[in-house]
Amino acid sequence: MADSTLPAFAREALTSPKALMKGQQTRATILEAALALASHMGLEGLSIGALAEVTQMSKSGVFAHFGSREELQISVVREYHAKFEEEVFVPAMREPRGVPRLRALFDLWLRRVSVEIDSGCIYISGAVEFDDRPGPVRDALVTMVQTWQQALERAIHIAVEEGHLRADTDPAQVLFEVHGLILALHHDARFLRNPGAAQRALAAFQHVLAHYTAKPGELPRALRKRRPVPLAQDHPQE
Amino acid sequence: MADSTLPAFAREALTSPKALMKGQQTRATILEAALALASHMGLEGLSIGALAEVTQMSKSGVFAHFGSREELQISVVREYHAKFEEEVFVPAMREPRGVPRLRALFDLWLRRVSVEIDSGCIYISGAVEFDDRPGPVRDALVTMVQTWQQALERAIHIAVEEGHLRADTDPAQVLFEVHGLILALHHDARFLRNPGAAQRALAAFQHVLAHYTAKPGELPRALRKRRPVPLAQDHPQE
DNA sequence: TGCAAAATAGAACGATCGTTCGATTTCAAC
DNA sequence: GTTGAAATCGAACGATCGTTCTATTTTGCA
Repeated sequence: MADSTLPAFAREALTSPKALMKGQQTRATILEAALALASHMGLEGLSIGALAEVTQMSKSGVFAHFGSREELQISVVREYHAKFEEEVFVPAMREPRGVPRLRALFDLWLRRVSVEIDSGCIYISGAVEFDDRPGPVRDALVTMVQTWQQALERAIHIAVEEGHLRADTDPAQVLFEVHGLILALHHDARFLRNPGAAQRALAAFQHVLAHYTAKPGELPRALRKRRPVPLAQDHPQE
Repeated sequence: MADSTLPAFAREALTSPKALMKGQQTRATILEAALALASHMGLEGLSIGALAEVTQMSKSGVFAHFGSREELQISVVREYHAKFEEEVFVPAMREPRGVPRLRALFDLWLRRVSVEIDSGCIYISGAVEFDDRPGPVRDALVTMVQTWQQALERAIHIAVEEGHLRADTDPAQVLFEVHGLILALHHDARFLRNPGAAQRALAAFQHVLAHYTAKPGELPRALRKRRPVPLAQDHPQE
């Protein structure tokens, strides 16, 4: 009752007596379309008019679900984050601690950034779009990227604890180098349309692991356990 | 005389009897402002109205110098390319062939991307903005990025020829890895405002060089010759 | 100094943007 | 089926965008 002054978009998670089924459903539809659109045009290129066209709704109909364009952008970021977590983080956490899990994280991440067709990485495009643009969208973006990076850094730290990587390894430094590989992959695959980018990223990942591996001369078991990753000759675009 | 049908912007380089001094001068002023503006807002955020405000001119006055927004964007890309070549490529080419030159290229590149205040890298932001947007702006961007990457790859190839890097080194692979470091630097410094990014990039560059160095056990002379690079504790933004 | 050309200004255009508001349709519970 | 709320529409708003057109000013050379 006290919530009746709130706009619809703010009540989504509440257990209101009257179920908000239809609204939630179309909201999800819109969000899905928005995610696809933002992946192509960027978060700044996301327009309510185009979104209305795609979803066959009126502009005001779309608008009502979010209350503002900014809130729509934030919702898209959150939606991307949820999908990313579900498709990259969760499956990788089922792998054994240490380098195997780290490799799984990288493989799934790589796949998400380069191989999947529709969805360019909103973390990457958003970082460039909002590096000079303060506001709640940027804040949301930073928070989610940091969350993901912290998860990765934790996985690297575990790999050190497990003895898979040298004891003096700085997880943040490894994170930096591995992140760079994903960024280079995104750049070469999506922008330059270079078909060999994914293989280069995988090879480079091997090099990074090798550099931080305990005995430089011989490869420890963790590094040999190369799961067969059927990365069909990558077709970066289209 | 046959050129009199061309708009002003197309005649710039011609040796017309009447000198176009004033026009060229203001055009340069506009371009400078456009470069600064595009560095902050991106090439897509570049608006003629804002440009007119900054340069204290009328919109149509600004417009007349380029004929279209697209042509303005391309001019900005070209201008950035010229500045980049002048500030990164040319000085580095004065260094001795091989790893010293390669290191100079990386150092200057790093400085341009992270330390300099106003100017975010248009190559990087443009790559993200135009990876899904065909057209002449994207074409110009791709051409210039490829030109720069080819120059870098050539420098790497020379380092192999000089025996500074292992004979079986794939220059394109090294390029990929080094490029990733710059992208990670740009991301961490500009977006995450992480103050340690430049040092991480430098350390990672060392790791890449070490990986491709002839004798893994001992460092060859080329790697020890570390020029004093006074990279004042980096302040990524502002 | 005068003259033609170049450079710039000013106003207006159609389009698109995010947003607001009131009317209307659709829905879910009684 | 009725009813009240939720969902959606349609039209309009002010703002900004790139662009066009016509004056007006400024410039460079005779």
